[in-house]
Amino acid sequence: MTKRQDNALRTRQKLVDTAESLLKSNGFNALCVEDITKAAGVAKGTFYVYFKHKEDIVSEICRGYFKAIEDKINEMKCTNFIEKMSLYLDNFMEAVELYGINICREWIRASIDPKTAPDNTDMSKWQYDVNMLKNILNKAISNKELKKNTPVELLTHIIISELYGMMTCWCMSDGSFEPKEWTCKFSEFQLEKILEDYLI
Amino acid sequence: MTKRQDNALRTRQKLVDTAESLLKSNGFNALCVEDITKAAGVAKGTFYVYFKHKEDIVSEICRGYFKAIEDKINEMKCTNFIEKMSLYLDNFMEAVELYGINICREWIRASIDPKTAPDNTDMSKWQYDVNMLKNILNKAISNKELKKNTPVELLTHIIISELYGMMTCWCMSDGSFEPKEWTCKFSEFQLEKILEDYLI
Amino acid sequence: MTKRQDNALRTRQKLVDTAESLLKSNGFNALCVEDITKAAGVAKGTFYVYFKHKEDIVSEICRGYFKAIEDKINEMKCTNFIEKMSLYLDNFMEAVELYGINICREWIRASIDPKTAPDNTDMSKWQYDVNMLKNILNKAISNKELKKNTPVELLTHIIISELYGMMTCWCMSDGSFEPKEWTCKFSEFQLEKILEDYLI
Amino acid sequence: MTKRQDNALRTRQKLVDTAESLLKSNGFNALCVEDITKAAGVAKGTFYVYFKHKEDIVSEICRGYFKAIEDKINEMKCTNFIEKMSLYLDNFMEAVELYGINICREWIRASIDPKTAPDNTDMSKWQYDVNMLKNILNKAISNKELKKNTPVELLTHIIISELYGMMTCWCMSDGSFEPKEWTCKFSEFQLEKILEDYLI
DNA sequence: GATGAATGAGCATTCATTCAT
DNA sequence: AATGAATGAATGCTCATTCAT
Repeated sequence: MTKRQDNALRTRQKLVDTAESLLKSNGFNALCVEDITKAAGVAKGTFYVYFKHKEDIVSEICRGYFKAIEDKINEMKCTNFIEKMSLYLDNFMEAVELYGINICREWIRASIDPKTAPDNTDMSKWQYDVNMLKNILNKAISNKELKKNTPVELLTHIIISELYGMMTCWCMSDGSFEPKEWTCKFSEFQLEKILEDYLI
Repeated sequence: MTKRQDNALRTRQKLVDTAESLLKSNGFNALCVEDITKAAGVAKGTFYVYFKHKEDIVSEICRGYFKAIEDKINEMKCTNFIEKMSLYLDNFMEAVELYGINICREWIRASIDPKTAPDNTDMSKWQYDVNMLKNILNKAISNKELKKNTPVELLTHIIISELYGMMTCWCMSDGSFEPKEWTCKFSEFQLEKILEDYLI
Repeated sequence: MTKRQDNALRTRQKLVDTAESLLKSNGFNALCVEDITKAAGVAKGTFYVYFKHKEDIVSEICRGYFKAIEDKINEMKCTNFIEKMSLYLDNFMEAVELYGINICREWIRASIDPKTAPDNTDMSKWQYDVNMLKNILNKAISNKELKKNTPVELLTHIIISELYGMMTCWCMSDGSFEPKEWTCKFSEFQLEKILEDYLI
Repeated sequence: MTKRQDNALRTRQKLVDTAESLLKSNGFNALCVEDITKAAGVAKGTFYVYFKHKEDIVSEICRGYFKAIEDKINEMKCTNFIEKMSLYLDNFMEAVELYGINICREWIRASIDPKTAPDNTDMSKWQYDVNMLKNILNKAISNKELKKNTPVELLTHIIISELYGMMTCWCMSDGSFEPKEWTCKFSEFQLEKILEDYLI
């Protein structure tokens, strides 16, 4: 990597970090290109050297957010299937809370906005999570942890909806609803019941 | 009621209906006062005779949306508690689907937007739903349908999150996710398991 | 006067009083027909029964303001010419201060606005004051209080400008400049010097 | 200065000049951003590149107006104190007349408007003029041109009020009142009388 | 790669005034 | 005389995006 490329990369990262910081502190209503570049100490035009649209940097930030969740989950080491699922849920929500309510709000807002959707050439986060969970369940079937007749689709949708619902409730509740706390309790008290018929 | 008052009421309703229709078809990104009044066949200023802010008409539309859900639920006649809860969930989501994905999106967007929240002097929809479900559960305890040690808070949050999660997933999935269908399946296959320990 | 006419007159006066009160307390930037009628407890349309334009009620209020000044001045009983002029100035400014800075501002604003000027079919307040002072000086010449060669025009303009200047300075100074105090001092220390050459 | 900066400066100046020209010809009631930019041949948004608020360009124009007056006064070369004061007044009013009645009106309007006042973080024009005149008088005392017991405050307020009063009368008189002419006459016939007791 | 001047579509809101009842 | 629903012109300001340098 040349020094020039290196500098460019650093400028780009500075923009992402600055935008993320602004998003965390001020929320999505107050995010504008001018503020990002000013705070990053570069010119307005520089933003468009790295991002075609303003939404792109938001996507990137949210991708970091997904990534953090994924990393958390990939770190998991466990044997028991229930324990694994439980860790999945808890870690997922821990990562969500870590990023803060403003980024979670922005993520939901962008995800439900039909205008921004077409830009996401990648699979949507929702689709991605659905697939990931399906894989986990299917693998568990292969591993003889779950019965063959396990309703994978149904369980996937129920669990993903529970997770996304916790996030939505958090964002709507002005922060008073504790998503991590309730997700943990869900894992602890309900997950086994939901899965018990299908466990081997 | 005089004829004038009657006319005024009709003008107002025309605005609400027009706005709702525009919201249903075009989504919230394309909703502007100009379009509403033009489509309603009145002058722009007339809008502000009836609504102080643009958001106010959206609130009103969403209130209609809540109301439709509530009405559905109040219509319910049933004996068995599981059946009652099941109907609650199914009716809730049926009403949601009836209104369409765009209004659901607008409702979520407005609900998670911290800027619009302060205007809602009334309890938030989320809080309202939480309370309603708590009451249903508490009444069931009084009626000896549920045990005294039923974890009301936990069950409330799990069920409400599941509902809100279904809506969020719908809005994110570009319509491919069928909220009613999955809610019904949740009622059918999982609700009993979640509640079984507490049923008398 | 019939009871109906009497009621009408009272409604009209209520509007004037309310508008004056709003003008005094909030200043001219915040004066709108809606507020006036609401505060007066009548319908918006009622305003236009009595006033063709919004400016008309302002004119009426300012006329009251002039009237108060004029009344003050007409009350004056004195012998000596210097004393008379002195009282004229002091009473003028006392009446101005009594009405408050907001009405003084509105009066200046309306008087210098070329848009509102054409409506004043009557002579302008400025012209009126100039004429009144000219009359006082001319009468003093007739009464042998002032010499025949007194430069009436010049003295009139200097004195009126001093008065109007005091008002303008008051309105510009955010209230810190005391117009009555300085007018009194002007009367006391300078008026005699200005007139001394022409006194008999 | 690079060519780009130079161009920018020229664009900015074009806006100021255009706005001033519109103000001079049409008066302040007809000044809107749209007209300014259209007449200047730039886009509406360009206005906001250089001025945060519409009032800002008006302030700038008025500042030019002050500056012209100040420059005039600073040019003065004279020996005698009376002559100096006389020149001050005459030059002041000459500069005022040069700018035209519409700008004088706008300046008074903006100066008495309590809404625009807070934005002026600088001292107000009135305060500035008061201080300038006080300095002139105090210097004259130091220079033994005026007696030590000269009532500086009083003389300052009387003279400034006379000047501002002349302007106000001009703006009210629909142009028939000649401020320069009367100011000259005031200088010629009255200034000496007002000051005579304090001259050395 | 970086700049920052220029763009211009987009939009909510205000409010004096009218007029049918 | 009184009402109040309806009007619609008027306007400041935002901000993502472009492009010549």
